[in-house]
Amino acid sequence: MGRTSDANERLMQAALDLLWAENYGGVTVDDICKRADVRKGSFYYYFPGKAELTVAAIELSWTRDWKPGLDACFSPVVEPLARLRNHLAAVVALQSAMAAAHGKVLGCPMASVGCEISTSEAGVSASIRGFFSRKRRYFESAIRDAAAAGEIEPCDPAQKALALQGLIDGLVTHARIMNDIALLQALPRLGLDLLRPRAAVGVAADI
Amino acid sequence: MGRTSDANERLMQAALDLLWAENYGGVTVDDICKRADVRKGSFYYYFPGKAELTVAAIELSWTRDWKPGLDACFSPVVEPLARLRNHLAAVVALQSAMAAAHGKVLGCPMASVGCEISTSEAGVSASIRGFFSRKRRYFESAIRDAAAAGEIEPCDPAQKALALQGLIDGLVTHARIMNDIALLQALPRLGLDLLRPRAAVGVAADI
DNA sequence: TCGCGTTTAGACTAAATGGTCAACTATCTC
DNA sequence: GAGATAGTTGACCATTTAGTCTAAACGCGA
Repeated sequence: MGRTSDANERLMQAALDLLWAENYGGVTVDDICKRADVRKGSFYYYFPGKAELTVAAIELSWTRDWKPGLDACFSPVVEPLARLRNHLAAVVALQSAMAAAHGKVLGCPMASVGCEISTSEAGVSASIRGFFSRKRRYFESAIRDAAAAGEIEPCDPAQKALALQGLIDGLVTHARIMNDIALLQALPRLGLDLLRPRAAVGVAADI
Repeated sequence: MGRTSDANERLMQAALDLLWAENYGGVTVDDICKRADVRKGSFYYYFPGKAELTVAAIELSWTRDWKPGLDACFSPVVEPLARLRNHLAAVVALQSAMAAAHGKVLGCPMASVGCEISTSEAGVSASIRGFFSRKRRYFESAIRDAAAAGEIEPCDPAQKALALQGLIDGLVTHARIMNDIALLQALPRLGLDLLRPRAAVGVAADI
């Protein structure tokens, strides 16, 4: 039944790449087409418009890029605080690598784009909201486990997860704004510190 | 000599208003002109372009809106931790008021716009970087004073100020992304908690 | 190898947008 | 009141952009 193509995937990947480096409004359909080496007719064959492509690209990024890594990092096999420590280290490592590759700090495209279009593009916004809700569950679960194991002081896991997510995305966003990767240097310590680990379990050893 | 006008101020205010509610890329010169009730010719009489207007508007906002409030809030007359507590409360109050007025959480335009254009508009970016650098000094100073007064545990004030700014802007940005003002409810407590206040000085009383 | 559904090419349109310009107007100073 | 000066206007141009459409090309299954 007819010919096959991966043009739609190339388009999604191109959109993701450009959204990392630029911003939603600044990326045009032509830009995406050019990067994906796809002509405009094909673009509109696959997607009704930029917003729908973006939603599809976000979902792809979640299932292909984010979820597997998070599942591995937050495996219940790992000690609760170590899960968070590993994740924080991974965030810093990824940002450092992207900064090295692009010559500037890129931050998190979900946060950047989400912040940019939250008051306009409803569809994209909903998709990004889903992304953050899902991601926060990993934090919440690990924090609950850590509290149960006595690794941190008792707390409201949902609130702590929110605070941790705010701290992480906040610092990452600031690093992008200030274009200074050094701002992330202290992220692992600050993140764990926020959880008030007991004794010398987590933090002191890092210094 | 010649006629007088406040069109340039109207333009700056219009830009600020629109940047709160929308985003940099989504606001056109025509939008700004329409809101300011100024014709395009006048726009280009005062400013070379949108970027320069934005820089001017940011500086205006700093000196007119932000600095006086911060100076008052962070007056050395006030106890160190109380300065921060008051500021956190003010942030939540402002966001709540704006959300009530606009029907959606708007977040911080400096953070939103800064994040959006950090990789493209160099001039605007530099202005926003200056904004955040100046604002962070208030935090740093208050934290240093708090540590000296024994109100919080000893720490590196610069690092703590960075973490606090990340937490605040991170949560505010998340509230915008999720369009949920309730996310800010816990901000004052989380912010103070981050500073590890001694005894029941600051936090416990708030619960 | 042939037919048919799938995919692609790229020219085209309409609208939006940034930016220019010369003529015009108001107001201040003398 | 007469310039001179500061500010305003709206038409106009060039470019970019989203989106459409038709004909052609491709490649899978039979």
